[in-house]
Amino acid sequence: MADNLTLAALFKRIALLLELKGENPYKIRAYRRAAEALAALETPVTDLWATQRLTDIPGIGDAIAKKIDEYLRTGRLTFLERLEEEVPPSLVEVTQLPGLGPKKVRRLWQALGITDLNSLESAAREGRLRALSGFGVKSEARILEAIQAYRARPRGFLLGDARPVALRLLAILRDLPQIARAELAGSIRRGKALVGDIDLLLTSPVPEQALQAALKALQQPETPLTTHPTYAEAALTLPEGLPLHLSAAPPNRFGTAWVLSTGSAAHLNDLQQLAAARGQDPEAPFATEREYYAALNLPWIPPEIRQGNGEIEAAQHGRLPALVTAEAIQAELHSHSTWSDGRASIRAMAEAALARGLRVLAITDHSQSLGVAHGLTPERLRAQREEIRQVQAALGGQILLLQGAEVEILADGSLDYPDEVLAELDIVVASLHTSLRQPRERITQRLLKAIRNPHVHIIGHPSGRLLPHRAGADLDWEAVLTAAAENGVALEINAHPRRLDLDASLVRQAVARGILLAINTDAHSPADFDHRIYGVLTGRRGWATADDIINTWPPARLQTWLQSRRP
DNA sequence: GCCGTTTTCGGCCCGACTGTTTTCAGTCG
Repeated sequence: MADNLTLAALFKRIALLLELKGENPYKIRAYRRAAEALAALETPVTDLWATQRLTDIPGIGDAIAKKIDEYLRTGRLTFLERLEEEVPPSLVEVTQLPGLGPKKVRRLWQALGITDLNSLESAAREGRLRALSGFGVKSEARILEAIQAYRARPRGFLLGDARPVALRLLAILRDLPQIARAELAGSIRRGKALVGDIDLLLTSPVPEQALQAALKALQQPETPLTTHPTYAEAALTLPEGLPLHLSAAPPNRFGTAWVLSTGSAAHLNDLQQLAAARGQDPEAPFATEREYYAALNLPWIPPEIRQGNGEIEAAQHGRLPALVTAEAIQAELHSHSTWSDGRASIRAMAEAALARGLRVLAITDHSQSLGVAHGLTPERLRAQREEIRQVQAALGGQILLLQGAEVEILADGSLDYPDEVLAELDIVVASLHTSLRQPRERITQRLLKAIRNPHVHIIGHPSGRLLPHRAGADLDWEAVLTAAAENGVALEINAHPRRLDLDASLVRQAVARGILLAINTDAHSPADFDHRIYGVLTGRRGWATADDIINTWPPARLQTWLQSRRP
C-alpha cells in the first residue's frame, strides 16, 4: 500500500502548489479529494492500475488517472516537476505558519518576493509587510513569533509514517539468508508519537555480513559500516527522507544489543546505575532481553515504559502493570460515515470493523454546527438511526452497532444537541474542534462544562493537538483530570497518528487517578481502523492496563456502563 | 479536475473568528 500513500502525498503537494499559484479552487479541491481517496483506498492502487480501473475510484478521473499511470510506470510526475519550477517549493514551509494560508503567502511572494522563512523574517523585522493590505503591525509581530515557534518545534516523523516503513524493511531483511533475526528497536519500538529515525537490530554470527546483505537489499551497498568490538552499525537516509540506523550483533549478545538499541537514554542510564551498584557490567552479553534484565534481578520491562520514570522501581517491587494489548480491544467507539465527513457507508464501516475482529462499533458522526464536516441535524440523526438499525439487522449478532455522535463543545461550553436529543443516543463523544486558542481559564471551563454534562461518555481528543507542531489547547490539566475522575467520564486516547491525544504522559496521570480511558481511531474510512495500534502503544506508554480501557470490556459490560451514565 | 434521476456544461460542503477593515478577505477546522 506504499504507493497509495506516496501518490496521496504527491497529489496533496500538487494541490498546495496550485493554491500558491492561484489556480482554480475547484481544481485544487479535486486534487485534494483524489489524495484523500488514495489514502483511504483499501486495495493497492497498483491492482486497479493493472486492470485499468483507476477511474473507478471516486474523485479520480482521466487526468489524475494519467498522472498515476505516469508515476507508476516511470517513478516521476512531470506535472509536479514543472509546478515546482513555477512556484518556489520553499513557500510550502511558509504556509505551515499559523495564520498564513496559501492566499497570503502568494501575496507575500508576488508583492515582496518572499520565497522562504528567512526572507519572510527579514521583511517582518524591517516592517515591510504592513505595506500590503491585509497585513499590519500586529501581523508582523505574530509572524515573527510564529517563525520562532516553528524553528523550535518538536522535530521528528510521525509514528504512523515511520512505523509502517520500518515494518516493511523488517519483512525484506527477514527474508535474507545472511540475517538470522531482525527486530524493531529505538523510539518506534517504544511507541513514541514522534520519532527521529528508524532503528533496526539484526543478528548474525558475522554481524558485518548481515549488515552488508541488508544494505545491498536496501539498494544502498555503498553505505560505510562502523565496526565496534561487539557489534557493527550503519546509518543512511531512505528515499522517503527517513534516517535509518542499522546495527548488528552476534546471537550470544542479541539481548544486550536489543536493550541498548531500544533505549530510552534515561532508562539505560538507570540500568547503568543499577549495574554499577551491583558491581556488574551493563554491557555484559546476553542472548535475550529477559536474561539481560534477570541478571539485574529484574523482570523483563516492556519497551513502551522504558522511559526512566519509575519503571525500574516498579519492576523491583513486582509492580509492573499488565499493559493493555492490541488484541484486547473489542470495541471502536468513535467513527464516522458518509452521513458526515466519513468516506464510507455505515455498512462498509461495520463490515470493515467486523473483518478486524471488533465486536462493537459506534457510529459517531459530527453534530450540526460543524458545517464543514456536514454535521447532522437532529432530524438527520434520527434518519441515521434507521439505517444503523437496518445494517444491524443485515449483519445479525456478529457485531453490535451503537448510534452515537461526536458532539461539538461550543464556544460557551454547551453541547451542540439539546439534552433530549443526546438522551436518544447510545453513546456521546464530546469534542473541541473550534476556538482552540481561547485563554486557559476560558477553554478549561468550557471543557469542564462538557465533562459535567451527564449525557457525555467520552471526551474526544481532549487537547486538540495536531502533530508534529500544532500544540493543543492551553488547558488546566489538573482541573480536567479532577473533573473527569469525579464525573466518571472517559478520556479518549485518539489513535490517529497526527493526534495521539491524550499524550502518554497525561495517560499516565489519568491512570494513576483511576480515570477511564477509551482508545478510539476516529476512523473516517475502513483503512483508518488500522491506526488502533498507535493508540494502544500510547496507552502502554501511559501504563494503562486493559481494565483502564473501556474498549477492552466485553460488550455487555460496556453497555451496562454506557446506560448507567444516563441521568 | 471531477461529476451527472441537474449527464458533456456548470456546478462543486459551511460558519466562526481574526485582524484589518469601514464592509471584508483569509484562515481554520
